[in-house]
Amino acid sequence: MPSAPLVAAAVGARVSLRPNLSLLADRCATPRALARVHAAMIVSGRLAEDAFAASRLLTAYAALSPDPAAAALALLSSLPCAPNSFMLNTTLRVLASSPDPAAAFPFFSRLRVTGALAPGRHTFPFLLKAAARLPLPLPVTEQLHALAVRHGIHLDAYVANGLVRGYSVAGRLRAARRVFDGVPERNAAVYTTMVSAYAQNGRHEDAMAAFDEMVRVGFEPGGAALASVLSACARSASGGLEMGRHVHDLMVARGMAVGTILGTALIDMYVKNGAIKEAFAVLDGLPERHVPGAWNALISGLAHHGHSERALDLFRRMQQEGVPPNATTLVGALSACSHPGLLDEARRLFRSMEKDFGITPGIQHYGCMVDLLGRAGLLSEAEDMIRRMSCEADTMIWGALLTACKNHGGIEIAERAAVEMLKLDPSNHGVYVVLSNLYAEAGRWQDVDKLRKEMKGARLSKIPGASAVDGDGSLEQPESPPPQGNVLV
DNA sequence: TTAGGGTTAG
Repeated sequence: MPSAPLVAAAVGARVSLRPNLSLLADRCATPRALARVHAAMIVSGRLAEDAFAASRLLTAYAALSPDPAAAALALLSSLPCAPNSFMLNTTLRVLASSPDPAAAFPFFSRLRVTGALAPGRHTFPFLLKAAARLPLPLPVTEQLHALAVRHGIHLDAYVANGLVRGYSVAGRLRAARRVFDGVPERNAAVYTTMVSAYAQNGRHEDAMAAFDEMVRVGFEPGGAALASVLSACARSASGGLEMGRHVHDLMVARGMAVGTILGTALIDMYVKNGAIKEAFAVLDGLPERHVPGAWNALISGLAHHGHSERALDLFRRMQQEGVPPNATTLVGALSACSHPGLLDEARRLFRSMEKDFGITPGIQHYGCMVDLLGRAGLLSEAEDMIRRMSCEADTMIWGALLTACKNHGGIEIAERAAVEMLKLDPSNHGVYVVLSNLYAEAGRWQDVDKLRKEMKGARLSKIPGASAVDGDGSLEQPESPPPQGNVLV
């Protein structure tokens, strides 16, 4: 907010500033410059009489402030007149993309109750964006869907786009698809969201088909659609390389700049499909080679394919070229060691992480080490490593140790790993199976029997074999998340 | 004259 001296300074500039204030607000590069324009708007009376100028000010404040949500709300409450729907919707947008998207809902409820805002087709996209960013997106998305139907705007392409996104992040692909199919006039946004909704839910062939349709009906795919479809091509069981090449050709034909994100997506697509030469060619052709992203995709992809030496060579080349490795690079390099069991090389890398690269090991780095130690039969060392980790252990890492115990017959360590796994996931009956087999192999039949009784006590032996796969092969969550109450009043 | 989409490596 403008200070008294700024207001005083603005009074002097009153006449000359008046015509261009809203344009000036757009061009301000610093909050201080903006506060000066704001002050001028106050003294000229422009803020009170011109909703357009006030709106530009709000957008400019949100863009410049380190806390856009607070800035937008502060400006709203300081206004001399009632804010218009543009400003309120803009504030909703700011809240929806803030670190606390849930704040959009009490704000919206207040506006509805007081009648300050009639929700329209610019309101729902922001509310749905906030809903999609909640830990449990489904209940609010459903409530907003119902509300949009009541307002008769659920078929608007941007509203539908928000619904598709909300259902997709909630894992409700069929609902997302139904909304998408019902949109009479689709736009590039809703196509893009559909492509990424597939890609992100493991429906790679569907993502490729949606992309194909998007291009066929004449929409220009942007970076997000391209990155999503390339990700699908990288993971698809069949036809991924062909489609990926086609996408790459399309990018070249349209003269699109291949930056880090698309370059990384292309490399990932090629290397995951075994087209290693082409993956290297993309990396070598990238203009921005000093960022680790694209290197990481290639290193990890090579490691994934069992080309450990090439992955480690590339890791060394990266350092020679002065590209700083990050945490992901080290996951790739360590997993390259993992496949052929290069324990010494991995130990050296692990030690150098903090010392040479300033990277604190995370769960995935520890995971690689535990895997390597476990496969070498160094079970105690693996257990020590898990217990001394700076980060929280998960069931994956204890599971790696348990598997190693299974292969090397370490019953006592297996028992401790099982206890830790069951603490984290009491319903994991695979733990009992592994432990039971270990006891049986050692001829400890009393322990096998005891374990069986424990399983019965925990009702683990009679878990029904429910399937989460629908008739059409789509994966859906079998149950709704717990009710969360109506956040829309 | 002001607003709406989406993304890569592990």
